[in-house]
Amino acid sequence: MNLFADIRETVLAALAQMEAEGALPAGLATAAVAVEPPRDAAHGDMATNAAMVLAKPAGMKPRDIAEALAAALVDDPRIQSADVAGPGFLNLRLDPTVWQGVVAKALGDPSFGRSTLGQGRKVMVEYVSANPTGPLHVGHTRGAVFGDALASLLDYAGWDVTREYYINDGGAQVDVLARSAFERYREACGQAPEIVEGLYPGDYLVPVGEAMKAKWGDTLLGQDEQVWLADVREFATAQMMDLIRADLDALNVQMDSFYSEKSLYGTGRIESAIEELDKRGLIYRGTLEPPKGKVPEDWEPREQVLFKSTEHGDDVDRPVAKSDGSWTYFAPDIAYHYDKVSRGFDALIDVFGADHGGYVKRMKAAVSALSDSKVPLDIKLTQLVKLWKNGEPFKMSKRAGNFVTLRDVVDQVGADVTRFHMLTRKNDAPLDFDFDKVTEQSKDNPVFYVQYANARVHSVLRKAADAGMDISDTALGGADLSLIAHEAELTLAKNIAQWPRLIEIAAKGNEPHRIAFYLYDLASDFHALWNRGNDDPSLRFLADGDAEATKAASLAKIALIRATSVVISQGLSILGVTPVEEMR
RNA sequence: GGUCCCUUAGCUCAACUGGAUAGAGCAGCCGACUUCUAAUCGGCAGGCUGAGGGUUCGAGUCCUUCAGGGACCGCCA
Repeated sequence: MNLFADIRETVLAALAQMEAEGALPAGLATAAVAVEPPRDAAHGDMATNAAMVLAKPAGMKPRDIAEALAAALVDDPRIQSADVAGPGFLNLRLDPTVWQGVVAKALGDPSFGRSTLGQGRKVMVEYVSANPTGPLHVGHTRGAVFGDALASLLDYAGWDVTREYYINDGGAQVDVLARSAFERYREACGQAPEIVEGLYPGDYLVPVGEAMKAKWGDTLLGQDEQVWLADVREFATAQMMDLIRADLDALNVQMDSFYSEKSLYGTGRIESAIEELDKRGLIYRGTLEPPKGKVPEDWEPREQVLFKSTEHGDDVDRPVAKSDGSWTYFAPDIAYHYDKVSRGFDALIDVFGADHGGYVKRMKAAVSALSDSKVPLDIKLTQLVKLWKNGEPFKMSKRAGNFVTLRDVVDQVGADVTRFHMLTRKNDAPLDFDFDKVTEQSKDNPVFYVQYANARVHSVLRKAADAGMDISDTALGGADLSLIAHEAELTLAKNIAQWPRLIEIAAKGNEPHRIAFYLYDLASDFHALWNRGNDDPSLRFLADGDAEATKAASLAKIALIRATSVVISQGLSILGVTPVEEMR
């Protein structure tokens, strides 16, 4: 369905024909032959590097190959011209009927843009996975938006996607949560809370304390920690997960499943994952060297159980058990990823915050070892979000318990704006989030700019309907698209033709931000065409007059902009943004 | 000290994974509203892609050295 892939097939067929005729040596490797849009549109619609790639192995001059290939390609009715240029590029210009056909396809084929790239293979995207110790903050928000859009993108590209949240409910931090909640419980019971250094001070635990009082009355007061810790931990963790689920809901993020770290303990699953590594000779007892340069003051050599991650690309071996014999956080992570592999996923993706960059190599090493290098793990890091308000940086202090939450952001600017804006930077670049600018209704704001393009299309559709035109899908499907012939109109159609290709590029690189950039570009082409109608009445989408020819022209133009709207809607939906039909 | 990420126009960022003369948007200057929403558009100007070396037909992109910024670096997750 990707037009560029289609033409590439045509190029390869022509090359095969040339080989058969002896114009080229047989058996050339064609993997590097590409058909791409040229950087400069003046060069044509598509360009192929075939001649340059093949020149050396064929022992021929690139221009000679290119000219022979050009002669073969112009026989194809879709190819209007093929010109050799530069060092041996072959520039192709396609017949307008090709672009008109794209418009028809975008209107009539519900799977336009969808790709079969994934071939139904199973991929898991693990994202957010924030500790269940408090509400989600802006950093989590970026990971949530990125992971969610990536999952939708992969789904659109033909993967069988599972979205999962890993709940870190097994470590020491949930004990801290329990103790913090207990102080709020004492507070609810009329005692003065003692929120000492190291406990979570946030107000969000106040309702948890009250709920505890409702559940237990004052029976826990004065009791030893051993008595209540496990129960309170479970209760508070569940409360926090309710909070987090509600936060995700507010952002329109829907997980397929939540996976509990705690569920791995006491079941032998951590042990068996480590056992798997041991079977491969990757577990040993040893002592690590101290980190160089930086000398921790309390450092002393201790023997630990280590994973020989260096065998799978890591820089140093990593401990899976502490010197006292208990597991490190890494051990359940290994077990969890072993579980992912066991569940039959063909590919894994983890979305982490940039502060977890240090775990990338060891996690990849673990998955590589446990899947015998069969299951690729891609780890995407999302960089920091810098908040701005009134032109000044908005400071966050997690320590003091006042940090900007996901809820703060969504309540102020809305889920759609938040999501789109979070995707206007690639994941590994820092992102500025300015509360004033993201809600601005002007072309300076990409969210608005794209939404406005879609709204303008629907404005025309409403006007056309008011004028008595039939603009149903069937009517538009019957439009005479050969009337879309002006260069400015074809530019828009050509950009629509990029959509299926863009999906594949974005999906291959796990880069949903490309969709946001593309939509901005498509909206720009649309706005440009709209304004051309001011100077040139023949380019107005909805022309005055009752003549049959006038009506037919309008119908064709409306088909074009309707197709634009279809692509914008699909793109926004992948990003998780609602396409609006009116700006009011 | 080590590992990873980053450095592109005055500013914020792209560049389709190695392609042709490196592109947008802000900011600056000039221009377009009896209109399907000017909430928009057109034009001008702006560059030694942090610095050096290498790989090849061809490098912002790959390898290497260096400089600057950020994240992380056993017994927290």
